[in-house]
Amino acid sequence: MRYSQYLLPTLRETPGDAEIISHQLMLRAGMIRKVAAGIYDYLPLGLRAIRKMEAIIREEMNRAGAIEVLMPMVVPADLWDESGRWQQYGKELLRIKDRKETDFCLGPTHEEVITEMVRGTVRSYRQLPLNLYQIQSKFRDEIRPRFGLMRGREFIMKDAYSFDLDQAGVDLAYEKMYQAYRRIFARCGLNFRAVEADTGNIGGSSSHEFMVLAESGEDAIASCHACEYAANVEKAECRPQPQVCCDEAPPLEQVATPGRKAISEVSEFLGVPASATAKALVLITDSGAPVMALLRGDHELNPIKLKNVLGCSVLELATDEQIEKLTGAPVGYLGPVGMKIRVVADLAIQSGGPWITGANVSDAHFRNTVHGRDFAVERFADIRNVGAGDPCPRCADGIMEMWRGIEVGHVFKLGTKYSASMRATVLDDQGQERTLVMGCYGIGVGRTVAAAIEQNHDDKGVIWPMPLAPFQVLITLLNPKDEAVRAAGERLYAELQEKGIEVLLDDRDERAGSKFADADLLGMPLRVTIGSKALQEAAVELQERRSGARSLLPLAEAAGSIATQVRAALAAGAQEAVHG
RNA sequence: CGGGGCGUAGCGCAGCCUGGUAGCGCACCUGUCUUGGGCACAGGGGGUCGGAGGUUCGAAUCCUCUCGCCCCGACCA
Repeated sequence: MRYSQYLLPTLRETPGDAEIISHQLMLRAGMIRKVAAGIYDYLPLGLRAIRKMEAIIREEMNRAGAIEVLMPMVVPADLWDESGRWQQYGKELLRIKDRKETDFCLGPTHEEVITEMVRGTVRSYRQLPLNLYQIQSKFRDEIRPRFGLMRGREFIMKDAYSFDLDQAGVDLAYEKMYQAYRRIFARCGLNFRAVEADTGNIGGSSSHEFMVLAESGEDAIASCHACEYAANVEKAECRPQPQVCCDEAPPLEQVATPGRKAISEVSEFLGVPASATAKALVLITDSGAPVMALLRGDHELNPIKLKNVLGCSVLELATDEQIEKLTGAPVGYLGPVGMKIRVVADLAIQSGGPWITGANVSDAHFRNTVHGRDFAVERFADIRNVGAGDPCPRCADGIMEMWRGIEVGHVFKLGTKYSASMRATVLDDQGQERTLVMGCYGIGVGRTVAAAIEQNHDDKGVIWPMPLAPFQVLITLLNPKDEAVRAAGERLYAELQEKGIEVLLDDRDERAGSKFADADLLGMPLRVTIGSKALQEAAVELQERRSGARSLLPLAEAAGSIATQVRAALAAGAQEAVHG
């Protein structure tokens, strides 16, 4: 491609509303343009990167035995009624009507459609197993789209759905997808972790998320430094500690703590560490029932764990008014002693103590609070977030490390949630009707490209990993009006294309400085600079974007040498995928 | 949906408080010049100041209402 004839509007200045680096660089490098909140144009360069990503996904999905299909983006409400999600899904589902006033939605995910497809086409166990995937634009009317392609409302997703006769079948399908995902992200040159995840509202049993490690990541993940254990903090377990309390604790004692409400104030005032205190939070479940969660002062509540313990789907912090009405105690001095509402306490409360707790009256706390003796707990459970330095729940001496991650992929065992409600069945070898067991597997295509930029850039611009680079090579003609320069550039351009290398030829009549700045910004892995000086020696200059390393190549050998380097870089990614 | 902020040329912004000719930088067009890290000079095009009402002789500026967008909190690829 000739730059002078391409549509590649680079921006010198950073658009004001772009927060994270990948968003800024994608705008500046002319890859995307915002059309509305969370809705983007993919300009030619951005589309090329997206297509690279899609090609890798297709190869690996096909290798794993999945089959590509394409489902409609506009989905009739009837299907969503069948699964019950027309009611459940909430405002994220963009609902529309056609001219006959029939309800439709823009598909945010396609379990219903694929289940309908399969139940209408698959009758026998002999047609199984089946894994169908598509790469398609989805629409979710997110409350708060942000970060460019990282969290758009319209976004390109690869979604796959597996169908099996039984649990063993879906276990195998899941394992295949898990391995395919490892290969996909490894081939992209990404530093990622596969972590155990909460299954959330979609339901189902096992679930792993594929997280690209990045400071800007919206998810917190925990991993063991010693063993393989890694999980989203939403899910990461805390190892129960041995009981260390409290045979000899002195009796409960009320102490004055005037105006000290926050844990930090109380612990400072009483001269004890926050870990010697217990904090009480009041929450309201979806049925309107109040519950007190009791945690060590320096620990954080994990609302998802608590939801799972309580078996509810909504859990909200009570307002100050609600708290005082429900407990009769002032906010800031809450404690479990004599509490009327049910108390669920974290395991750390069970193993430790005695505790400093609120006295349920203004300006006072209790010392030496011991569970069982001074207060009752309905249930002890793991309801807190793991923290850095906590012991690993799986191995003997591991300790947990914390990371930020961008969720680029998610694999799920769905079970029969959709196949049962939508009656997707086949006959087994006994002639018995069996409900299909499903799995679903998603990859955010645009998000993965954005994540790759988060992980591969410097202060000048993008540094593309070879497998995702929109062009593998950029040739910069320093002075395109110089006949010798132009001739050499055209020759190399033609030779490289002949060898199947993707080349962008910067033939613009611009100053060298502008072209170099754009070259850094665009970030193609290999850059060839052709200027009159080196040409006098019949040489061109090759520069590697990532390292900045430069070398002179004889013009006659340049194409061969560059093509070899491109192939080596691509092969290295694939190699990584096999062993990674 | 709550809280905060912003809408002025393609992009980044000033002007608004204290009403009176709509401005700056970059980008764009023409010419001369220049060409190894965003060159110089000269000339030029482009804005119903998000929209609608109102106040006023006069509104980008003051008031009301709207729409859009961004940032901080609960969902997800």
